[in-house]
Amino acid sequence: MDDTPIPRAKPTISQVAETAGVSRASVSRAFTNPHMLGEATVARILGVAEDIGYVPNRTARALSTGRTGNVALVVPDIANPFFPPLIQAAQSLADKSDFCVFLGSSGEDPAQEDKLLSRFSDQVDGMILVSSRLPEEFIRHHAKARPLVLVNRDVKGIPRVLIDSGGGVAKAVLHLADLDHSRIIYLSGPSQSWSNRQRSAAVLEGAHAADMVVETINTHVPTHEAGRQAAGAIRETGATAVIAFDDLLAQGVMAGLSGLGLSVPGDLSVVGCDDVLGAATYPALTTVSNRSVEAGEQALSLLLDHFRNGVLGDVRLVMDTHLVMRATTAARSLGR
Amino acid sequence: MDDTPIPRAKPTISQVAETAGVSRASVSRAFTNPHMLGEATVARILGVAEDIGYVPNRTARALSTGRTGNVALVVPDIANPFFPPLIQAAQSLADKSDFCVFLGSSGEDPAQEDKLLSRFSDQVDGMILVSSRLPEEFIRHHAKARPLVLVNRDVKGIPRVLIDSGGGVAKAVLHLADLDHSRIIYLSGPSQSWSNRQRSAAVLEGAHAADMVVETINTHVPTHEAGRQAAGAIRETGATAVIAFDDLLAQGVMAGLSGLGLSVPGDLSVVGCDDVLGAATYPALTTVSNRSVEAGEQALSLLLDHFRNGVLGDVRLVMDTHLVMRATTAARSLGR
DNA sequence: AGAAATAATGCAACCGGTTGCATTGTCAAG
DNA sequence: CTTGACAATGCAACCGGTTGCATTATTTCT
Repeated sequence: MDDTPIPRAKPTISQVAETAGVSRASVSRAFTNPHMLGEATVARILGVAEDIGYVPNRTARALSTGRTGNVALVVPDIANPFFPPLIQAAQSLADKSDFCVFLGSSGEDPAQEDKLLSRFSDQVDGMILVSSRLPEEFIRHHAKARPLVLVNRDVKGIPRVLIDSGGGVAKAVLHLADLDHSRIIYLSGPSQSWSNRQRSAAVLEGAHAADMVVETINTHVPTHEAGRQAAGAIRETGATAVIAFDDLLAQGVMAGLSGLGLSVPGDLSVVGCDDVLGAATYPALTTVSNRSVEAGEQALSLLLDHFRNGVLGDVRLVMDTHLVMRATTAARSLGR
Repeated sequence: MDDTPIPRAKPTISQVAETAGVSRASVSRAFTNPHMLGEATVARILGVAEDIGYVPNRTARALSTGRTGNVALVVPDIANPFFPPLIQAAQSLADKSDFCVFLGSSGEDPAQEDKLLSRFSDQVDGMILVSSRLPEEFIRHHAKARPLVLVNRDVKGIPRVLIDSGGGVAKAVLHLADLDHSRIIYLSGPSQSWSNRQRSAAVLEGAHAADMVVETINTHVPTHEAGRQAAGAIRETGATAVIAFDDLLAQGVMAGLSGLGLSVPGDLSVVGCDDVLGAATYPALTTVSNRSVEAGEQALSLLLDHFRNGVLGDVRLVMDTHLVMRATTAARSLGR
C-alpha cells in the first residue's frame, strides 16, 4: 500500500487564494501591503497560509519586483584569517534585515573574481568587494550593474570602507627606529592589493624620515608558506628587522628564521599586520591592529542604506589603526 | 546636453530574439539546447547576444525550471578557524560547476540555524549543514524540502560526511596513559555537537580501558576566551592532563594556565583537536588531525551527484584521523 | 510520385509572485 | 436622494525565461 501522505509540492499563492476564497492579488497584499486590505481578510488569509504551510517564494518575488533580498560578498581567500571575522560581521548584519549572502572566494585571481561577480550580479541587490584585485575599470563596470561597496580598495566615486593600516605601520617603523634598527625589510603582499600599496608606502616614507634603509622583498600570495620561504632571502640582506604585509607572512617568516637557527627578537625583530592571530604565536607577535569586523559592518550598512534611501554618493570611510606592541621586537642586537 | 549613452536596463531574451529575427524560444534554446537548432541560427543568435551584451537571467531561469544553480552552506560560526578551510573547499568546488553558494552562520543557535535554512530553502537546489546544532526532527523536516548533506552530524537516512575524531582522540588518551597520567580532564564543547559527543565518548572509553579517571568540564561555546576561563576550574581538580574539544579551547586553556603561573607541559599536558592553528602556538600544540577540506569537498560532491543522478541513498562517509604529537604533552611531573 | 520520417522553428502556456487600473460597495456631504 | 470620495478587492498584464506541442520545410523510402 502506497501511503505517500503529503504531496511534495510547496503550496503556492494560488492555493492560499483558493482555500481562502480571495484573489491571488489579495494574498500577495496580505503579505506585502496588509493595510490595503480589511483586517478580517488579512487575518483569514494569514491563517490559511499558516495552516497549509505557505511561504512566499523569494525567487518569484525577485523576478517580479527586481529586488532579490540577496547580497554578494567576495573576498580573495576565505581561509586567510583576516577575512572570516569580516564575513561573519557582514553576514550577521545582513541576517537582521532578512538578507541572504552569497560568498565568493577569488583565490587572489582577478579573472576568477570577475567571473564570480558576473554570476552573482543578477541574483543580488548589491555586492561587497573586499580587497579587490580587479583593475579599476572592471570594478566600475560591475558597479554599473549593481550597487557596490568596496573594502580596502580606493576607487573614486565608489563607496568604500578603508582600514588605514598606514598609520599603524608608520608607528611600527618609528618603534623600530627607537630600537636602533637602521636596515629593515618590507615583506610585500599582493601587488594588486590596496592595503599592500598603502603599507609599503608607509614603510618607505617612515624609514626615509628616520633615515633608515629599506629593502622590499616580494611574495606572490600572503601565506604562512610564502613567509617561510622568504626567510632565507631576508637573512641574506643583513637587515635587523622585518615588517611583513600581514600576520600570516610574519608568522611564516618566524618559522623560517627559526629553521635557519635565527632567533626572534634576538637576531631579528619582526612586525606583522592585522592582529589576526592574537597572542597565539610565540613569541607573541608585535603587529598593527585590525578592524575588520567594523569594516564588514560598515560596508553592509552602506549597502542597506543605499537600498532604502536610494542613491549614495562618493562615500569614503576611513578607520585608523595602531601598533600593538608585544614580544617580537627588541633593540638591535650588538652583534649585527 | 543629456548624454546618457546607454539605456540602463539589461537586455532580455526578447531583445535578442527581435534583433536576430527569431522567436524567444529559439534564443532560449540557443543557450540551453543548441543541437535543436540549425548551426547557422545558433551562431547568429549567439552573435547578437554577444553584441548587445545579453546574458540569461538566473532568477527567471530558476523560476521556470525549478533549478536555481545555488547551494547553501550553514556553519555554526564562520570565525571559528575550523570552518573557513571547509567553506573554501566547498565554494571552490561549487564554482567549478557554476554554482553559487549562500553562506549562513548560526552563531551556535539552533533557532537561528532553522531560520537561515528556511530563508535559503526556496532559492537553492540543496544545502550543506555543517556541525548542525538542530534537533533531528528539524533536520529531517528541512531535508524534505531540499536535498541536504550533513557534515559532522549523524542522522540515519540523510547523507553525511563524518570526520571520525574518535580514533585520534583515543590515541591521545593512550598517549597520555603512556606518559603516566592517571587523572585527566575532558574540556567539553557544545552539547549539541555530534563531534563533541564523539570525542567525549572516546575519552571516557579510552580512559576507562587504561584505568584512568576522567572529569568533564563544560563550556558554552568553543572559543579562546571560554578556554581561558576554564583554567581555574582545571587547576582545582588536580588533574595532570587535559584534552580539549578543539584547538581554540586548548589554546585558551594554555593562556589561562600561564596566567595562573602553571606551565605546559611541565605542570599539565594539553591536547587539542582539529589541528587548526598548525604549529603556530607555543609550545606547539599536540592535537588531533583535521580533514575539513576533504569533508567540504565530499559534501559538495554528494550534493552535485544527487543533482545529476537523482536520488541518493543512505550515504555515510567516514574519514579517520590521527594524533599529531608536538610539544604540549610530557610525562607526568613528579611533583603532582 | 506520394507517403512517412525528420529537422528546424514558432506558438502559447507556465513558473509564482506583484501591481496599475477597474469595479463594487459604503458612507457622508450636498 | 443624488453624488463624490474612499475603502476593499478583483482583473489581467508583467517580470524573463523554458518547454510541450503544432507547424512547416526537407529528406528518405518504396
